[in-house]
Amino acid sequence: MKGISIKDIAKQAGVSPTTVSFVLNGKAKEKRISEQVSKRIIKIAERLKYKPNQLARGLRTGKTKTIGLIVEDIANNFFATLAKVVEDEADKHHYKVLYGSTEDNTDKAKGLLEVLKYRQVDGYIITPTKNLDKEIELLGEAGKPIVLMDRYFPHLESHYVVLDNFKGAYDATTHLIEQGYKKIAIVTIASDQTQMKDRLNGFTAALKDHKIPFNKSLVKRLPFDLDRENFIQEIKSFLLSVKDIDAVFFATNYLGISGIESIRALNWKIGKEIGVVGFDDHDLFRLHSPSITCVSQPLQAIGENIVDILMKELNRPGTPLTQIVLEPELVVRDSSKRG
Amino acid sequence: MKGISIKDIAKQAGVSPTTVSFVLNGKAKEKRISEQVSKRIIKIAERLKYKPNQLARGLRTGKTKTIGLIVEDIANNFFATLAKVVEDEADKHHYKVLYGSTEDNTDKAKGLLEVLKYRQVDGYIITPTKNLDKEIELLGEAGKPIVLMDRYFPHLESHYVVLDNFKGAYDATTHLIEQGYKKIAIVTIASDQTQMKDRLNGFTAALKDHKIPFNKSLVKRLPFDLDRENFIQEIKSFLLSVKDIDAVFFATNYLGISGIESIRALNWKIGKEIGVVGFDDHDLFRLHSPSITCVSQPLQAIGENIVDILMKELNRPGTPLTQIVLEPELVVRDSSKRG
DNA sequence: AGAAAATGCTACATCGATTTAGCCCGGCCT
DNA sequence: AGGCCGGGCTAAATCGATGTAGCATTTTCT
Repeated sequence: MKGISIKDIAKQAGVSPTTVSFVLNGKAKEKRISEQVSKRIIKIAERLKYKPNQLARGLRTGKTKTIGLIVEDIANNFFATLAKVVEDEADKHHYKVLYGSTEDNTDKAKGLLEVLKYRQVDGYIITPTKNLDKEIELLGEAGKPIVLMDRYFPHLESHYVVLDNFKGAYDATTHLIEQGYKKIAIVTIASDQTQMKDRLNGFTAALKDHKIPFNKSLVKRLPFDLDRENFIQEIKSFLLSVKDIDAVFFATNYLGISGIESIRALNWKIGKEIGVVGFDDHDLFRLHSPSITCVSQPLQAIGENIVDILMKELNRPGTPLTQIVLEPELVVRDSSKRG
Repeated sequence: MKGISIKDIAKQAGVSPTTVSFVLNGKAKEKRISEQVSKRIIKIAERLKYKPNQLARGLRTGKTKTIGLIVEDIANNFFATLAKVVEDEADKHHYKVLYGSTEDNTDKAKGLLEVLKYRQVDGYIITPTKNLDKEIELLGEAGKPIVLMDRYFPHLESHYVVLDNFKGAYDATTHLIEQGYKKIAIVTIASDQTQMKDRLNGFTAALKDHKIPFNKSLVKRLPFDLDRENFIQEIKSFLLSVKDIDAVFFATNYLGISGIESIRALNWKIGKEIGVVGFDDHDLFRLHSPSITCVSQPLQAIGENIVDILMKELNRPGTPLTQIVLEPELVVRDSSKRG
């Protein structure tokens, strides 16, 4: 029932707990413990399969070897896949991950931060919600390593790893234009956060650069917290409301999925009658008929960079600000081909 | 930087830490602390936004209010969605979740159990791998609450929440038979674990009950750890190897996805030329053309039951064995219609 | 030889919360 | 007056690991 403690080893080895601690923490040399005693202790520790109690250690050292991962929704393919990469990378450094989903709700996010804080996680990976900047700043000032992901606060000096969302949207839109689509709409989430703003800006910039007239009836901004039925309903009526629409860019993966359902409900031919580009790759996009063109994020690289930065910061706090913007890849498929 | 401790409150209130602890743990009455002092302490605690240090508390009480969630692969839609339900349900009881993916690898699973153990999680939700029974039994004997999910060990007395996999496969197969398919194959994972055995048994039982000849060339068992390319390759050659095959049942969601890709690579018409049923619902199955019939698991109910059992066990250990087998739902779509 | 330095190890305080055992004071009883 | 009781609170031990300060003992140096 009870685990093996450092005392048990000390007793068996006939030395003090201090000595055991020194040896097991590799400070034998430094603390001038004899080879003999060292070896004896190590042998006993192995025999008893000693594992330090992380709570006790954490209490004493203030390090829990745990990182907090705050995502928008762990059930979303994008975040789940990232969570896997984070888990794997963190594991390499012997860190475990406590996760939580915000549902893009600031209060939930604040609650998560609070819980993670009094659970003494060593570092944070945060997909911030609106208005979370104050809390994050405070946390940073308290000396906690933090890496933001997916989005960031422009006015806040913090590490982050994000996609070049502007480029993603710009490339997607340009691609649609080059494929001959004339009246291109965007369906996005009503949010002032960077990732959404950049995607919208990329979209409008592409139109502008190609001298395509723009007006705001081409933009549909939906609240995050609709359920699928409502997304579909809203998207359907939006698509119907734009005269001569012939292409649409969905700015998130779940919008893309609902978007496809909507278009199919309208019985429009994807590709021919309406070009479609989604965001984030997904099995569905790859295997849909027609397959769906999308802006794909380099998930593995994102996760690796995040953990890498966090580990650097954990090991020597105060490393220079690292703000990584990764390149999206436009995966061209059939949904953006007229032919 | 440092948090507020019980001592800070004690100092401000002019009482001992003991008193503060009693009050904040609701033992004021029991420990005969006066109303006056109680109120003062509570007020100060609120003002200082006191949050108990979970490490210290955990060290003393042995309770960390953390549960370990071991899944096969957190990036897999099924497990990710379940992780979300578990997160939400656990949160209601003020528990946090540490997760880990086994990749269906026993050594990884053992490693996870070990890590979670010396991190002193209070309870475990485990998707076991092969040969993990010994470890689980030991853990159980050590008095740790455990709920198995998705699969279990028949010879091991443990709580579990699983699907009626036999029925799922039986219904799926029967459905294919009733739709007029004659030569039905199954693609499954080479595994002796209950969930896979039951699915295979359900499949063969359905054939038998409907007097459909069976031989083992209809069964393809693939190793879990192939990558997608290899799954597709293997499935393609299997499908080609079965003479007159006209339907196939894929026993897991990822097999279904790879299966669809395989069939499309062969250019067979799903539904008409080859009936298809998958396991676990997925956006892809819903929106594929043709849409894919599948055996759907009640994810919300599974997650709720798991956490419910775990909480009961945490609150009063030794509750009677709870073994829940939930009903699957056959979601009939176009991939199993000849017409 | 005697002092200084090096060697090898340990006592004890500490992290923050919990919990057991029990102190002190006032009132009541006989 | 002495004993008992109960109300109101606290000292101190505890959980397990860490790390500082320091105690013996031996070796080295002059």
